[in-house]
Amino acid sequence: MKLIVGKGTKSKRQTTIILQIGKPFMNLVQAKTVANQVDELLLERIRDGSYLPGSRMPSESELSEELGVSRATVRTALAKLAANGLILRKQGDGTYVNARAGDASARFGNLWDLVELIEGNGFTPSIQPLSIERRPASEKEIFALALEPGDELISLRRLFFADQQAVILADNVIPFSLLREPLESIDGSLHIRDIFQKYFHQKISFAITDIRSAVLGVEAYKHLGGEAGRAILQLQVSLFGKNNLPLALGLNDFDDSTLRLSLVQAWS
Amino acid sequence: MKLIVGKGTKSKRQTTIILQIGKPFMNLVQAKTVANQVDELLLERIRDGSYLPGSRMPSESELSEELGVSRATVRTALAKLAANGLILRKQGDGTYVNARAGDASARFGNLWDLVELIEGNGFTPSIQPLSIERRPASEKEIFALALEPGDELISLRRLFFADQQAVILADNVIPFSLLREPLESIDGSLHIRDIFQKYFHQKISFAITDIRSAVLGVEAYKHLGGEAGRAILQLQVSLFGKNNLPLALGLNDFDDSTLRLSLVQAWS
DNA sequence: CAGTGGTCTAGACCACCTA
DNA sequence: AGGTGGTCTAGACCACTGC
Repeated sequence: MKLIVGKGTKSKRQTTIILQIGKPFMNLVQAKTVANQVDELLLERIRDGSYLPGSRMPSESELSEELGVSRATVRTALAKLAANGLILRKQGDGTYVNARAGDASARFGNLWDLVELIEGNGFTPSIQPLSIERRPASEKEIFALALEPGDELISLRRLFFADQQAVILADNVIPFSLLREPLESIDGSLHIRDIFQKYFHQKISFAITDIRSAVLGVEAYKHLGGEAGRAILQLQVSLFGKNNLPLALGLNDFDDSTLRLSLVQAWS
Repeated sequence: MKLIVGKGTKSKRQTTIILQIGKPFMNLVQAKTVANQVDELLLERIRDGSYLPGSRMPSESELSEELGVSRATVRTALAKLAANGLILRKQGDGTYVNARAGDASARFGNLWDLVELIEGNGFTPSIQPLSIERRPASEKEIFALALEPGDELISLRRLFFADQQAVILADNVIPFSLLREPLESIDGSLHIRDIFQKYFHQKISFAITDIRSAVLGVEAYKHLGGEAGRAILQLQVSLFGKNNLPLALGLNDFDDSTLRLSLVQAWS
């Protein structure tokens, strides 16, 4: 791909960007905003070495002119990169490529996304459904999900693999009353987001994740193997829909001897 | 404080906000941007119940008009609140107060800030310095801090309290060569950010935090007490300065039986 | 269909850093 | 002193939601 980065010529808009900002048909393809396109372009330039690690990137004004978008749009894209720790911005100085960008495995705002977590560690993720069962809710679950005594749950147990290694044992419980499709039709290998969309007709609005330490239990040991009785991480997730309605609980036993949970954070 | 929220009258700018946006003397006080002032005002209204949990907040245009700032500025403030999970925004609908806001103990981008973590759990934090010593770097530390064999470190050990309960045992190691003030003058009860500023003349640029599980060791048990041999969280922090220079390592033994590490995350 | 949040623009002034 | 990122404005059009 040829990019015109020089400053002299007036020939802008030569990059692959800005080709589909036309307002119609935006929802056909993956609805890319201009800022997102800029973000992806810059990400690609960082990854392929056009912008070297530790080096200073072009200024906001330069990028704005080169790409033919407003500076505000450039800033939106840069803000996203900075939030993920990929670049460092210094007022009065410039924007630098963070040489440690690859050291983190997780991005903020994606702690619940186990697939991305595994990818961030450099493995190929896959999901193996273990069981889907219907059972009464425990007292704790009744409280956490705002249910009535006697209400039932769907318990979806799954095993996440990093390459061929089992790394996360996940148990999601969802009120049975929310189910909108036959229980048997559920495809347990889907992303939890898609499961909620397809079978529950619900959109997840936000999540609260508790990170705890625990000792590997008997059940988890069967699937995760390794040294018995060792310490593991437990990600306790609560998923909520609109109006703060509790949708589901997730209990994820996380083998942190294989998988790292690490985050880059810009200093405020 | 009297706030004019009504829509009929043209009397805006009645709130305490927008009183110090005058451009000079901004650096004397805590340099508050207009967006930050809006952010704080909205936060206060959420906290004091002016905006009830779960209810819909005024629209961006209404806030913009009421406060006499541009919609973009309002959006900046709202974005910050949304990032911290305090509000939920729905296109075509409105902005809602997240009733679960208080459920999280940590804010994104502040995982390294142990003081804030303790505050987020509803305790009063305090720091007790244990020891400051100078010693040779281990092989691992030489690698992680980009040192030469034989280089020395400063090891700063501290104990963090939540009210009267010891909850975090922290060990920070910093290359001795970075020290710019007498070793004896270091005040170990300061925030790590201030320690770097005062005694090392360095500004921390970003941090990478690894979250791991571990078994409570003998040394940590002495300080944290509780059940021996139980699982704890370990926050392994690497601090970096400008130019990706490694500044320090932190090893924080985190008693998650007292302190919760929980995060709110908006669904993307 | 009216109103909401989401996106984008063009221009301005500022604080800050480095030379 | 010149350039950088940080902030703010006023206006515009869009996609989406709920009535």
